[in-house]
Amino acid sequence: MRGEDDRVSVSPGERSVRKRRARGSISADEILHGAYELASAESLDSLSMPRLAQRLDVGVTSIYWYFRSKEELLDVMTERALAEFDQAINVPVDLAWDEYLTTYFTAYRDVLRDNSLWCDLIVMRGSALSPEALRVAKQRVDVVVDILTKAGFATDDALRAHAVLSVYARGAILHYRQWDSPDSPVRIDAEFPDQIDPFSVTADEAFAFGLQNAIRGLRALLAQSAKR
Amino acid sequence: MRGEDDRVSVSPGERSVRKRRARGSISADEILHGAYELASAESLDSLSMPRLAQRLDVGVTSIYWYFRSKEELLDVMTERALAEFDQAINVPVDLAWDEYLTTYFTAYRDVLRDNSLWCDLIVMRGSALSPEALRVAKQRVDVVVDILTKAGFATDDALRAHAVLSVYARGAILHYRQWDSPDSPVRIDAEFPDQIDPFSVTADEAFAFGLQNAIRGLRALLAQSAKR
DNA sequence: ACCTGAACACCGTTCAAGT
DNA sequence: ACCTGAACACCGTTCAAGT
Repeated sequence: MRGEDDRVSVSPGERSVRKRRARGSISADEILHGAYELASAESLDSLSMPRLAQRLDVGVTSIYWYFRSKEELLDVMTERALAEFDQAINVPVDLAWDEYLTTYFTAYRDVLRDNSLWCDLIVMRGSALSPEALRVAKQRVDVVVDILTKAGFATDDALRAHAVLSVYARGAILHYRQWDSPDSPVRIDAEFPDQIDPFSVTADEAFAFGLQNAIRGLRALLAQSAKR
Repeated sequence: MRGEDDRVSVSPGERSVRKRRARGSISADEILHGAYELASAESLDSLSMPRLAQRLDVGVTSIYWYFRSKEELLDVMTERALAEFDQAINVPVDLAWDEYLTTYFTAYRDVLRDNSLWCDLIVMRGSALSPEALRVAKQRVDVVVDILTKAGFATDDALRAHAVLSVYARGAILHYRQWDSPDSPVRIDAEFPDQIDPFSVTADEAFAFGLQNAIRGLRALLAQSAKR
């Protein structure tokens, strides 16, 4: 329990004696940066307006000059997370379509599984995206769709394939959070030897199986439509 | 904004004059029932210990005699939700394996999509399951696995197929919550006519496509292993 | 225009009582 | 054994000031 000392506590001698800050001494960027750092170092759950203000050495209410609400602050944090996430996944575009999908969505899952802040902001939270963030998201989709259509898929099928695989990847992340994460609250200890343990499938195995299965399905779809 | 009046407000004349309740007048069941009703009528978010106590006409702290924490209360609520959810899905077992999977997982998604309390408790929240709840869950899986193995799948593949489809369904629900729900916070208004709109795929279409695609993949897998 | 403390209406939880 | 109010340590947000 050491290290839990960063509460709001003020040592008895020096009573909260922060000087009033100058007029231009805070900025939206600075607040965003501080919030992101705090959530990064601890967790999104532990990001609160008072804790953030304390960290920035600012009055709590000052934050509200730059962000109408915590919600709005989180929205902007999500934009940053999305941009960083976007950069974290880079897949060579010269792969065959099935290899591309495998690489892309495996990275998609791994990255979000291993960065809990990105996961909290992007996967768990539905936030209002700015036109700019929307543009980036659409561009990503376009790359995948492009590769699939060039491989012979109809545009609609390519779009749906992307939607399906990203939904699947996010589902896998959600599942991981709840069952397979090292700090998951869920513990399974009961044993019923006469029944098959449906949780014996580890997350990695299961994810890879599902991804390959979906790609097998797409391959069959491609073969079907090629025949006609 | 009418109907927002069920705050903790007490009319000025009659100051909170609740009589002290008798010794055996509360029970864990009663609390669970009240909590479930409150969350059902409003939302899980709006379930708080003070609001629940008020509804049950009980001192807030009395709840803590029966439940160590709100977390524990939510765990028990989840058990109830799981049991009800289990009953809400009944699929005839005499279907062909692919029809069975389609029916089962479509129902799985529809039911959780349309009951936000079940969704909050079962999908969004990772909770510690009792041995009993675990038994029920495993039994469900067993039925699916049984049908698949009888159709010729290896036990491991059957297990993985189940895991994959339930992960996919939960991913679809998560996606629905964030993008397609009528009361979703996310609004897309920006238009880029030169790009394909990756969100034009409605949730229902996309889900059905993914489900059928996965089944197509499984069919191909079955054909492969039958050859050997 | 920007920064602030006090105040408000909430939380979940503990603790020392009451009966 | 069971029920309780007061109290604690937090939240997010508003408002009427200060500079």
